[in-house]
Parts: sequence; structure tokens; C-alpha cells
Amino acid sequence: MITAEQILRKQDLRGTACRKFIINGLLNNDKALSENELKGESPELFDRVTFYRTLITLEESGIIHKIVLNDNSVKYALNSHHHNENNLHSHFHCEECDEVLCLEGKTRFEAELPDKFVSHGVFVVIEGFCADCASHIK
Amino acid sequence: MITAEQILRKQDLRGTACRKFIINGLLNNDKALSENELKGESPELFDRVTFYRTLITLEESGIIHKIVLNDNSVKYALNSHHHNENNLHSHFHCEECDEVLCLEGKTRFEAELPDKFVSHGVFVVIEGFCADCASHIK
DNA sequence: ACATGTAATGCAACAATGTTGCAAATATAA
DNA sequence: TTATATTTGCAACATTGTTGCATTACATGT
Ligand SMILES: [Mn+2]
Ligand SMILES: [Mn+2]
Ligand SMILES: [Zn+2]
Ligand SMILES: [Zn+2]
Repeated sequence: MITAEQILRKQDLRGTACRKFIINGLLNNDKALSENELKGESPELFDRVTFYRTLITLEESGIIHKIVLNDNSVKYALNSHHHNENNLHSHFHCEECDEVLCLEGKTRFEAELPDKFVSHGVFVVIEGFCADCASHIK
Repeated sequence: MITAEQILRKQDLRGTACRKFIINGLLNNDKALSENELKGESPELFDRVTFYRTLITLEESGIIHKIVLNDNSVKYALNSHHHNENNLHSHFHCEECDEVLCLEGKTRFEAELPDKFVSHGVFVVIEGFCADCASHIK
């Protein structure tokens, strides 16, 4: 099991409390988490700005990625949770419980772009019900 | 050429100034527009809250749809600009000029969802350079 | 054209989130 | 342990989302 310290060291980042807190939060969870979900029980543990800047640092260093949902909310997940061969990377958002997952299964995407357009990446969010909510609601 | 009034009438919505202003802004443009882009020259023409509520009304009545980009910014486009047979509907966001387009070309998307998950829709945003910016930047 | 009821608007106010500058605290390497 | 560069917390401000309520405008029937 890889540790937060190892992840940070690998990117030449200092092992600060806030960074370790966020990475551990994500390591202990298979879903993507919002800033408030990460803070959890201890919302005052770190300053809001520190949290904000730390998330930027972790994203820029390639440790985490951010997922922006259609309701403007934002969640974060570890990049190490993705092991897709192809670079396409999609997410599932449950409309009922608001859970967001990184999808690891096979994904195919093709779009016909206008002439001369260049694609650098694709963001995909699938909306629907997760297994729990689907059975619940029927 | 369809008019804003006709679009509103068809949805049993009153033809108010703000609604017509927004719909005309989108009719005169092939790209998706942000709230500020819509306001354009006359940012004070309508109250911020009126604009906000009007966009909600137009979206709920199915006249426009909103596109949330990965930088948390939001743009809007007319649904009548979409004539895709399939219901998959994707957007292109130019990282350079920030232009957002509704893609009308053929699009294919398939994702393998976890067991029992139910999909209700997919949001796709392709990031890259538009034709102008691609040739510009080289 | 006018009155009428209903729906939309503007204003005030507040919440949530994003963003910067700067001084104090901290992590690492010598 | 100390030095130095980095990170943090605080204050402050910007932007956007959101609600309640009194005023105004729209569409309909007269
Ligand atoms: Mn992901
Ligand atoms: Mn569109
Ligand atoms: Zn769910
Ligand atoms: Zn461009």
C-alpha cells in the first residue's frame, strides 16, 4: 500500500500536513470527494485558502485531478486510481446520492470535430443512478 | 427564420424583454455564450437576479441548455441548434480563445458501467484548439 | 383600449467559492 | 541546529449562486 509521503516524495513535494491529509482522505476512499467531504469531521483543521492552494498544487503536480459536475460542484480523485490504457477517462455522477466515481471499465469515445480543430483531451461525466440508489428508487 | 417570440410561445412562456434578449443573443450566434457574453455592451440592462432566473426558466422549459466547463465557467446554447438523431451531445472548448461550440458531427460514446448502475445522460466536453487558434499558435 | 389576475422583475441581502498579498510558521537539507 | 525556501493563516476582495418580497409588466377577456 502506497503512502501519502511516498506519493509526495515522488513528485518532489514537501510532506506537509494539509497535503498528507488530502491524499490520505482520497486513499481511504474509492470515490471522488469534494472539498467539504475531504474536510469531514474537522472542517477547521486547515484554513480554507490553504486547502484551496493545496488542491491546486496537488492537481498541478499530477497527483490528483478535479471533476467538475454539471451543477458546478467540484470533486477530486487520485490519479493513481486510474489505470486505463487509453487516455480517455470518464466519471459517473449519481443524481440521487451525489456520489462520483472514476470509471475504470472500457470506454470508447469518438467525435467528429470541425475541420482543423485539435483535441487535447475529453471530459466525460455520466449522470444516472448508482447501484444502491437504482435499487432503492426502483 | 424562427423568432424569440415564437420560441417562447411554443413553450407557453410569456415574451418578456429579458427572455427575448437572451434568446436573440443566442440566435445571432453560432457559439455558446456565457452570462457576461450575453450581456455584452449592456451589462446593466437587466438585474443580475433576473438574468439568473431567466436562464433557469429557459433551461427548464427546454429552450436552452447549459454547458459547465472544467474551469467552472458556464455557457449557454439554444437547444434548437442541436439536431442530432442520437441523444448524445458534446461540446468543444477552445483552450486558447475560450470559445465553446455545440458539436453537430457524428459522435459515439460507450462506457462500461459497474453492475446495476443506470445512465440517464452524458456530458462531454472536448478541450483543444479551434481552427483559428490552431493555425495561429502552430 | 382598459381592467384584471398572474407572472416576472428589481432590490436587498446573504451564502459559497475563487483569488491575491503578505507576514508568520514550517519543512528540508546542509 | 541553523539557514533558506516553501507553505500556511489571515485579511480582504471578487464572482457567482440563491432567496424573499414589494413593484411592475404581460396576456387575456371585456
Ligand atoms: Mn477520474
Ligand atoms: Mn450543446
Ligand atoms: Zn447513488
Ligand atoms: Zn480558439
